[in-house]
Amino acid sequence: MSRPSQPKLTATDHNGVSVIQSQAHATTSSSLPAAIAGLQQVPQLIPANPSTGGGKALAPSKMKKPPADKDSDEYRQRRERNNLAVKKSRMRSKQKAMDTQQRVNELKEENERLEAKIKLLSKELSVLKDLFLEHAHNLADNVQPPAGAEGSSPAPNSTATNGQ
Amino acid sequence: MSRPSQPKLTATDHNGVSVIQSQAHATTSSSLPAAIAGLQQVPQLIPANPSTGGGKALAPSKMKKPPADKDSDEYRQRRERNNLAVKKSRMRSKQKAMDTQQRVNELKEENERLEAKIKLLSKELSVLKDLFLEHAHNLADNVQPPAGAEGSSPAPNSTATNGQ
DNA sequence: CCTCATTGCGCAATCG
DNA sequence: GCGATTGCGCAATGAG
Repeated sequence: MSRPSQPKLTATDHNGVSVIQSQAHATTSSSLPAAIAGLQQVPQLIPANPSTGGGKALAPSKMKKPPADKDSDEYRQRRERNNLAVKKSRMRSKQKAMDTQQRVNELKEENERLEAKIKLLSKELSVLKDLFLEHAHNLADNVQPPAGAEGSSPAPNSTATNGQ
Repeated sequence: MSRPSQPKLTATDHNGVSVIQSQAHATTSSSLPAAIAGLQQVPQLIPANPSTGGGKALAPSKMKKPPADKDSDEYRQRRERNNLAVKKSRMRSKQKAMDTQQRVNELKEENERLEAKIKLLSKELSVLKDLFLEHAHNLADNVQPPAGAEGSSPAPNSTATNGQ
């Protein structure tokens, strides 16, 4: 008995009176064992009565539910409460959906921010590396610089220095 | 003028009453043997249809709709079609919600990835900068070193840092 | 005017 | 037993 939720027999019994429409469409599949014979639903047939008359022995309380009298005051009260709960639940659900959507937007923004930062850092890194290389070359070229040159003309060698 | 719908009433609004209609469509069974009483009491109030204000003129089509006979075959057909559409719409809605949720997860992952990368790059940068500083200090200290060594500043530093 | 899509709502069955 | 969820159908409304 896992969870056979919603018995696919559309006994739509909403609104005021009961609407019994046996409709279980499914677009392209609807094979139900037509062995349902004594399918009774609305007709209230409360088997013996437990405590109200004198009998005794409370059965395992496994009996069919009385078709909830729609006139009952109890019923209306329960219905109203449920309607309220449903409303609340749906409101929450929608709110959650919106929040999630907003979260997506926020994350997307953050994402862009991060990517920009990465780009910046990468560029900085690249520049520093180039500087490094350049310097190394200078050292190599001027291992023995001819004394008498403060200008120390830099090596005209500085092409292609970008890598990523 | 956004969405003036629903009459806003805590009572059973539409569908004041419903009739038992054993729609022997073509699906399940449930041949209600129940003695279907003539529970038919649909408030039929078809206004004359004098709308335009005068006494004649063509129909500005502003009159109340006939309470859609639930018995009508046309009606049932329309209802079924709508039910199908509703189902479809809701399915899509749910799917969309799930997709959005997943998008959030993906974005979160991506963000983590990006942040990690930023961390790495920052570290690399920091190392390089330190190297530079160190070198600068060496230079400063040996502004005038007794020329006689080409390795003025060894700095065998080899903090390998590679970027993926 | 019609068809399909959306949306708010109530009902009932379950779940926790 | 009770509120929260969920699937479903209905009707009003929106959009094409």
